[in-house]
Amino acid sequence: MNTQETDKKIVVRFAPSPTGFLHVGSARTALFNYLFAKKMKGTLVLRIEDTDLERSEKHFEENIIEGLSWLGIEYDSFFRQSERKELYTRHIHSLIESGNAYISREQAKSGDGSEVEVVRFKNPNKVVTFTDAIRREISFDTTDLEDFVIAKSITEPLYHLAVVVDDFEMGITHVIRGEDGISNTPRQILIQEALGAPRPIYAHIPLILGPDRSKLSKRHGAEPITSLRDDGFLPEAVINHLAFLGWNPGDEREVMKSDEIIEAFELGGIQKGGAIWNKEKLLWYNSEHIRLLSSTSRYERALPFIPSELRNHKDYSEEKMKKVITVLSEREIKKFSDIPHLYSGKFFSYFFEAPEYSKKILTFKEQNSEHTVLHLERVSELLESVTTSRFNANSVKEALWGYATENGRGEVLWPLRVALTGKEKSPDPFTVAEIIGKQETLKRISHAIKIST
RNA sequence: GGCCCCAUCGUCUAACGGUUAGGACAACGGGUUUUCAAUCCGUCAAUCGGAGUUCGAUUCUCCGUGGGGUCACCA
Repeated sequence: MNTQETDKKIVVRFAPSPTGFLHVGSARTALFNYLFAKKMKGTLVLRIEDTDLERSEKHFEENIIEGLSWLGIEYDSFFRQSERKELYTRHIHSLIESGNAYISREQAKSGDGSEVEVVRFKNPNKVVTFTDAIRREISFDTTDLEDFVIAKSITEPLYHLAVVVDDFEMGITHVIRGEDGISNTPRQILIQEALGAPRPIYAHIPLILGPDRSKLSKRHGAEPITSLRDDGFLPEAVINHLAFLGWNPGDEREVMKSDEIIEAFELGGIQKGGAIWNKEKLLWYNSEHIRLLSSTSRYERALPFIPSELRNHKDYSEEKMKKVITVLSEREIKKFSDIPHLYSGKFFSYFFEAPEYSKKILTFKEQNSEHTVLHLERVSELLESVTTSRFNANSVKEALWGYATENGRGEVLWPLRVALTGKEKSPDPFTVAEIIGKQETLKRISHAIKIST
């Protein structure tokens, strides 16, 4: 941007109405405000727009706050419009006094034939032109807006009035909101001018669309952001994906952490067209971010998803589970909710208890069972020589590699792997051996020998 | 329908007048591997259409077309 703006303190706001959950669309609006505030070292205001008490619900407000907190979107101040009624009333009065608004007695819209007094804005009927930071100049002829209603009564402000008053009072410098706010802008500018309020810089970000390019539905993406949390997604992955829906750092980076995104963020870099919500790519971001974690924090983050049945298993330990999660996250896990599913499907139960399998799958390809027994016996001997204290994947591999190479890796390693896991598809036997330990490894091998002879 | 916004592979996007139109996700194929996964390599795949401006348009202008938003005493 330019130098004029850099010495002015940036103030932005995220202003949801508590009439719905925080979903991916509103979360992204919040995110862009947050990124911009952080980047510019400004402040972010959270403003709950609950002037319509009928439609506002407390649990939606709670969900919004909860969602933001989970995502790590911190704000510097918090307001509720329902608690600022007197302020709006004061401005409604002054607009009436200045001749910019008037009380109008008319038929109630409810259609019950009753009469009400609403406050209408005296429309100057002119062309309003404003510059959008993401688009170019946008102009509207406000004549077709007529004298729109700004308050249901002197004490009951409506959206446009409340927004303009608050943006003014809070010193909002940039209004970053969804594209659906574009057509609201001329009305708000008209009110601003009547109030003598400065005009903020507008940035209307494109909407997130459903798979058919229509508005987001409950079916696709409109579910609360907290359900992504409950589904085992990492907030940093959600942030990464949301930011990249309509924005990119201008280089080849794709997987980025919050602070890197902030560092690279620019309003002007935001795309103009709407983007389709793509959970497939979120899954990819998520698995990438899981891999970025240390084994300890990966375990800590996964903890809520580990079934209590597993946690109470006699062979469960934190140390062991850390390794299991690391192995799984390098393989089939894309989100933590996969863990309970894989567990109940017995995909990795062999880490905790001896597997059951038919002796048929123990032999490699066309080999006969005598060879299998021979190899398992030799493998067992070789493993005996590895001390318990250094019984890890590397030394196990070292101990067996020469023998396996001489006698055919498949012929030696396949039966070992099946003896340990009972599965035709699994991680390599060295890793499994380390996780279950020397004693259990030898026990499983001798069991395999027993059922093969 | 009026007004407004938008338009590059299926999807997210890069290229701010000159590139064999690049990358990522997905899909597919191959290498590696005891299996599966991972990983590596590769393949498929796009500038909505038509006029202009220009030596030269993805890029600038106009007109179509398509999609979206908005038209409340909701926000």
